[in-house]
Amino acid sequence: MFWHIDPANGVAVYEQIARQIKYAVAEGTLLPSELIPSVRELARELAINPNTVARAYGQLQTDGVLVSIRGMGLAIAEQAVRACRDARRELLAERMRQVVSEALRSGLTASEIEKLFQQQLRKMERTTEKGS
Amino acid sequence: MFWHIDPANGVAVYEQIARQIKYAVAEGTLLPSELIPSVRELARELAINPNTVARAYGQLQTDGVLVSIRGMGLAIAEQAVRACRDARRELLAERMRQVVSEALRSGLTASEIEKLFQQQLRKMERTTEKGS
Amino acid sequence: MFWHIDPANGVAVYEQIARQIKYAVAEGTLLPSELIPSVRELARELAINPNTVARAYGQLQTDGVLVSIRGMGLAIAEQAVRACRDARRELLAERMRQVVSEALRSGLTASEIEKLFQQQLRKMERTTEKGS
Amino acid sequence: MFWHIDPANGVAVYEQIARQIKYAVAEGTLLPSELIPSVRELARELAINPNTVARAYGQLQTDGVLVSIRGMGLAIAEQAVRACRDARRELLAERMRQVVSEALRSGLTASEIEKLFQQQLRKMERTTEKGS
DNA sequence: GTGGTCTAGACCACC
DNA sequence: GTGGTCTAGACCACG
Repeated sequence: MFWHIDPANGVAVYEQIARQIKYAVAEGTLLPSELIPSVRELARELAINPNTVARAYGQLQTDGVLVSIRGMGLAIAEQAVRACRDARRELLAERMRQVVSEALRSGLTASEIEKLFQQQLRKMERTTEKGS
Repeated sequence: MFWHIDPANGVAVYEQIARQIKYAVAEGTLLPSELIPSVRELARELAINPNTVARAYGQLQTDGVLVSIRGMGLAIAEQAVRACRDARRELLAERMRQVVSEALRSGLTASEIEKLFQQQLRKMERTTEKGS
Repeated sequence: MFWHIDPANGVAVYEQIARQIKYAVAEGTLLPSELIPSVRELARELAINPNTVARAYGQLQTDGVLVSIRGMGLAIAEQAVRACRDARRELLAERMRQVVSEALRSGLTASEIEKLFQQQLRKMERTTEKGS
Repeated sequence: MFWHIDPANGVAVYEQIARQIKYAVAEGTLLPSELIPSVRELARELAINPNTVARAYGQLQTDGVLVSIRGMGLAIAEQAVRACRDARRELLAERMRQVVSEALRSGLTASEIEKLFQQQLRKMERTTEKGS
């Protein structure tokens, strides 16, 4: 596992874990019926409390992404890929709509908004290229 | 005042107040040197705790949007329009960067992101045209 | 609040709390937009850990039964009644189907199952009459 | 052996094994003094841990369903049929009481509960007729 | 070894 | 005062 957690990110740690697993499932990095790292193992690796990992895993179970196999661990659910892919796209669209809504309410025109967005996109592209 | 506060919105109430005042200044709905409602008056009108209004006004003072006029109350600062316009733009840019960051981390390409954003922009444009 | 929690019940304490609140909403004992007891208050009253109450409340939030109002507490969601009523009925039906399935697989006939169920129903009716 | 084990079922694997053997005895599929598969054999066949099978067999011995025959293995006890039939009935009755208890606590009347149960019974009857 | 639950106590932002 | 999050450590059933 190669994940990066930022505890001072604003987003809750357990939420960061859950999101990254969902993304990994959507991308195919994690495959259905595959066992994920145990609560204790991932907690050790990320140097955080096992309870926090357990909370992330718990949320993923209620979301239907993980299934518990008694005494064995947690595995990616069979129907998780579809759900994660749809959820990812819908989640992003929703957040974009929020931003657009706020921009429109603040008096910007559509073309101004689009231009501003493209600027940020170019900027982020460059930084992540360097970063990775 | 014709604002709408949603206490179950996730965004802090005092933050909602501050933003709406900033937007109003940026748009010209509120003009420089104009007096805004007193803490007690606005609190009564919005049916919220006066502390919360005071906190919003306090933040706006440190942001240079409001100035205190002794014995009169709080007024829009002279240089507030410029500041609000810039702040608005920077705030939106920041939120766009967050969305872009999340989209990139989830494995979408820049062109996919741009396309998705434009879809949402078109959608919002239509709904607000109808709405207004 | 007049609830009864049995820590040695097999069912998790947080689950017992969540269920009882759902039932109370379904019955109309708790009404929409009404504030429920705070985490700390209910924990004190039931003599359990606040975290356990918080967990129950958290689950109810993801189920859409409760909404958080910042700094004020948690309130029954507007659309909770409908959801709880449907959920209650569906949950019971599901558990009945499980029992019926097990009974059929074990070789009993439909009429034997029905007779057995009615016996238990009569028995429980009497004990709860005494109990209450 | 033609059993089906679901490790992600909620019910413990050893419990699933024990129940299925009890049902088989109650139905007459397994006859008294008949030898059952060895721990290792059944574990291999079901692709599960031998410890789990051993645990199921151990429980069945304390329940008096199985008896150990030195050098031969485990066999169905002579008096097992009677016991299994009673146990099956009592187990079902217990689960029915749980469902009834929950239904009563949720505010339904006895006649509503009975009606709901009969609906589910009819439904399950039809599906199992088709299924088998 | 695995996850699931509970307790205890801490810090934070918000009202 | 409120909920939300995190840490630390315990016990349980299960494989």
